[in-house]
Amino acid sequence: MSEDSDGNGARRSSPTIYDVAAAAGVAPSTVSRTFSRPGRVNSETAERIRRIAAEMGYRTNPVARALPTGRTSIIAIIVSDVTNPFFFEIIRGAEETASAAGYTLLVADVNESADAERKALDRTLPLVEGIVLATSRMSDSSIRVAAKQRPTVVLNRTTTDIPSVVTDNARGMKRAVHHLADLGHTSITYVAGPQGSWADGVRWRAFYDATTELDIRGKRVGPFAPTQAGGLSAAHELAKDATSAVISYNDLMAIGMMRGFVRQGISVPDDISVVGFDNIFGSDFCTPPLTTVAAPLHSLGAYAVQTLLAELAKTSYDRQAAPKPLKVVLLPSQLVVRGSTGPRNAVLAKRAS
Amino acid sequence: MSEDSDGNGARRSSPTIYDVAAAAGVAPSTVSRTFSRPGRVNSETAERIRRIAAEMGYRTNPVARALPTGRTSIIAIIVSDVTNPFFFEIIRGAEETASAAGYTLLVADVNESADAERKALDRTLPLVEGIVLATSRMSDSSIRVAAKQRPTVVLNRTTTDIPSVVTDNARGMKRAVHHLADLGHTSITYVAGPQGSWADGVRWRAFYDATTELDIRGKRVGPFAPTQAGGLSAAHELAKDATSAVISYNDLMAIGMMRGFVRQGISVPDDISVVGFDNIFGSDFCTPPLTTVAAPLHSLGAYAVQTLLAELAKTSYDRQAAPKPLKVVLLPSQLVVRGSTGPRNAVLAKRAS
DNA sequence: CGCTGTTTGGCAATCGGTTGTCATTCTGAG
DNA sequence: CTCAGAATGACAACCGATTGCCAAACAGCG
Repeated sequence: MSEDSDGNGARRSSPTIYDVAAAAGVAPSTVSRTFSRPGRVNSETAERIRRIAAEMGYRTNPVARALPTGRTSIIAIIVSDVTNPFFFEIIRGAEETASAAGYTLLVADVNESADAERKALDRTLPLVEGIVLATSRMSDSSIRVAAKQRPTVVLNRTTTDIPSVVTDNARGMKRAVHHLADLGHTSITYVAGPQGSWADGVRWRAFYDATTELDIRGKRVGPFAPTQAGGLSAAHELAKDATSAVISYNDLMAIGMMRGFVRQGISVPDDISVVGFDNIFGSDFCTPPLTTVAAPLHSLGAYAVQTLLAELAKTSYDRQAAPKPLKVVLLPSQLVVRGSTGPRNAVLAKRAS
Repeated sequence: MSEDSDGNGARRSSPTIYDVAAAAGVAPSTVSRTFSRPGRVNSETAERIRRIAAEMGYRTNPVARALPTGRTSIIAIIVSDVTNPFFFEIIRGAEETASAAGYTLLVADVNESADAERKALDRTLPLVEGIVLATSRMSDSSIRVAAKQRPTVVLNRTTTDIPSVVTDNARGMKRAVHHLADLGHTSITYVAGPQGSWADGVRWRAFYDATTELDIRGKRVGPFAPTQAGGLSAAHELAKDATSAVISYNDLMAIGMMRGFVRQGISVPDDISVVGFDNIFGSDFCTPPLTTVAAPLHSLGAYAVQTLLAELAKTSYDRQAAPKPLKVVLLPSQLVVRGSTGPRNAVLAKRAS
């Protein structure tokens, strides 16, 4: 008579507000308001309802809540390649921030394909409240189409009128060039990443500015795929080149490049210095350990979600009142010096001149 | 007059079956059936409805569908640590399989905490159709509680009455031991991973069996954390030890261990051979490249989802008719020989005896 | 021509919350 | 004692699809 001798029904599914309402002798709407609109219900009544609900193990059904309100409590992060270690900490940071705010994070992998990305958006957009596009491979216009449907934040990229979170690539690049200059290098090559990459553009420009400013010979090769394989190809191309230092688009390429150099009998850093970007997992235990411009990966993910949450809050309370301050969050990068960079080798220097 | 001069309403949200029904001059139910129950609607009518729906840009609202049916088309995979490269390919494999079946994959990271895992389950269970627990940190009973609510598949672990997908650790370990034996090693140490780990138990047992069978001295040290830091500690402990070969619980530890050895002036593989488990990202470019028992990571994820999908299909069509064949999918592992293993060093061998 | 059987489409209930509106009760001031 | 106004809870209409049931239409058969 007391607890679970309910007899017939209610075997499978969990209790609803109707069950709780019946048990508490109130209307379902009151139960609903107890949870969703605190203060609207008399505190004694609310207390009683909460107690009974807890006893029955009531949990509000997210799907049922989402239907009338649109609040699914899910946000999505779309990454171009989950197997790229670049994203690990980003995802972790995003997840933590989302969880803390009561949101569930949906990670979608699109395997470097703009087409898959569009499909993933199609599938996830209707069920999320907002999205983070991490290193999107889509065009600005495609992004804007998505942003029209749900609040959107882009990561590692800037797109007009869409909030974004990026690393301070320019300053990082500048530091890297200075570091190499301090080591005596007078000729540096930038190994470019994928053509469409926003980050590649920024990095190259910063590289150009820094080298001209310091009166260093700055060259560019590429583009190459942003993978170890791409780095390997770059190593071949660079072998015939007279440069004593390279800065590569990212760590993955740098690692591949160093492996390529080893095969060709070129020693890092004695014959050539290598600098990467991002400080991904593995850049500390490759050989030699990689000097790299560290991106604040964890923060990148965290800020992206935070920005999105702010956007969501704004949207819900007055749609187009705010004049869109076009937020671009710029996070600092940091040069991590390890074993892959060293003073300019005299022998090679002679060959270079 | 033709396309979007609709005048007043319908600014914000997308069209519903009601809109389509009105435009086509049929009942909403007919529109619904057109999509969800092909054949139930006259093919001409269906064709017309489909055309009109396409013109209007109608897309069925997944939330609305989920409410009455419970079919959210989402499955979750819960991983103990997204930053562990072990999971990259697993997630990719899972995602691909899920997508192909029209499901969206929800990746939840629980940061190695059983508590966070329970919270993540709490949050995700009500909105997914099924879950994959990849390397769960929870107790069997907690897992069973979850499995009672939604179809569940466990990865890298076996739990009574719950379908599971695991690697053939035993055979892999046997191969590793034989490999070392062939190189002349007569004493091998197993560096254990976390105590609660199912895989650790299986690997240790297989190690024990293989060494006794080959009449090799098999020892065990640990447990250690399954990270690079754990491996580093292990290296210290092993330095005083007279062993010419170690097999570590996983690659991450093996990499950490090798770094520890280097610091102590112990050369790999000249002084000591190292074998890891899993073949994660980075095991090919650490120094020396790691010999490891490769787990079929991609397949692991793919099969887990496939098993789950099979379970879902079963559930929907006759709940408890099938007598539960208790499926355990066992995937083969493979020994990848690289530079971290070599013939037994005579000097060290003398010291060992 | 009448009867049965099969398509096919419509009606309406339902999933489980949310929320606008209204009625009731209670409080306190005049 | 009366009445305005606030506090509180109930009613009912949604959100958008699914689906059991029924009725109309139509075909086929004797």
